[in-house]
Amino acid sequence: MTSIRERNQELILRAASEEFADKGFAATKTSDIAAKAGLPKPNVYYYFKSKENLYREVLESIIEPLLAASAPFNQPGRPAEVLKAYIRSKIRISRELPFASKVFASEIMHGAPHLSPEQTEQLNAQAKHNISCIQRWIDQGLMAKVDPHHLMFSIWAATQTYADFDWQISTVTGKGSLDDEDYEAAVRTITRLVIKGCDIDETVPSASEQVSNA
Amino acid sequence: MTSIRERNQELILRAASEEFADKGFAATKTSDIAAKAGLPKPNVYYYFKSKENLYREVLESIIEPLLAASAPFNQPGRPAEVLKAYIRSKIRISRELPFASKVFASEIMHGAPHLSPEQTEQLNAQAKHNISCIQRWIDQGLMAKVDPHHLMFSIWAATQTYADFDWQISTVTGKGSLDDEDYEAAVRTITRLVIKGCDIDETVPSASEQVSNA
DNA sequence: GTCTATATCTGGATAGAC
DNA sequence: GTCTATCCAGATATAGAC
Repeated sequence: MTSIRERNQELILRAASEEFADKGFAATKTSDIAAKAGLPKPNVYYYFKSKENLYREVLESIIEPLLAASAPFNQPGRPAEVLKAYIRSKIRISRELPFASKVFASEIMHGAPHLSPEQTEQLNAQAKHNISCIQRWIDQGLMAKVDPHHLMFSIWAATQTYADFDWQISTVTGKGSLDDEDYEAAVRTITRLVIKGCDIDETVPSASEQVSNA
Repeated sequence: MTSIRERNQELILRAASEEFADKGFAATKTSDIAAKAGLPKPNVYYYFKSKENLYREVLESIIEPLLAASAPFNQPGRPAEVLKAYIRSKIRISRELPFASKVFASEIMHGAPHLSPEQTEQLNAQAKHNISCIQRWIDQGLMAKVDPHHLMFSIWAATQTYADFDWQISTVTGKGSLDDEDYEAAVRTITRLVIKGCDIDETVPSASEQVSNA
């Protein structure tokens, strides 16, 4: 059973995500959040103590999905399959969590003043892990000598842009919102740039080769 | 000769760029802008009427450089040279106009509420021109069939990220700021992804071929 | 737990002296 | 043209009735 408490907190969180994504932290009014949630303003303060607290909860909600997107890097795998899965996950986050994604982007853009040192460290550690993973592939001759840092920056940017700069994308494409095929095209394009751009072998290892690895 | 007026306007504009880039429009206090410019607050209002007006001037200052970056698309040229020049220009803007770049990014992220219809139209027209230019190259068999819209989104994102998400880049690389070689590596990486990713021929046409084109 | 009414404070903007 | 002192709108946050 869902209590009124849980329901209202969820309504407020959802409304807050959208407002913060749309206007930014400072420009967002708690009264607008309350109105969008269909609740009186003091309820916002009752459930979440302060505007900043509420903001931090929205921000926190995106950390776990972001870390989860790096899962392909956390198990053994060949460059093609890991990078493809990673790009797909990142695009999925942009599509399915567009508001929290934007809040996160805005937060990073302003120097991450609300991220806790622990969150910063978690994200940074994962990023460094991914980068060293790419460096290893380069050392093993599995891909071209591309600067792994800059490669990661390009992948992040290219995938995040579908959430962060949706207005620009709508304006240029002339579409109000992108459909399944548009997101598939995005994944295809970014994947192609990365795979071909890094000279990565796309052929699947044969059964015998797979067995011989064991 | 530079009048006091010009000097003060310049000081205020520079301070405003930094503050708006750092905190965003709503979170920026005019008193902080004045303080950073080394002038009393009413001077800000004397020279620029309102906070919003000042913000619009900062925003406007980046439009022309952004349009100018598309110059390679506005004259005949082969894919490799045009795209290379474009990527280099975009990275240069991120490096040389980091504050205005960030202000622009933030503006776009929130749906461009302060951009005039004319500015929107100018930017959009240029974007569409660039995209149709890429489509023509594809039709002519000069590059692979990559969706031109998504290719442009990736190039914008990958180049803008050096201004917008400088905090992330500093955190991950462990460097306070990037040097010449870092920016060269960025250009090299993005260029490689685009050129190789789109199967673009990099060989320079021979003198005879160049003549035969005339 | 919920909401009306209100306190309090921040920050954009300006009047008016110099 | 410049700046001190001040006004006041608007937003966060809460007291206290229900």
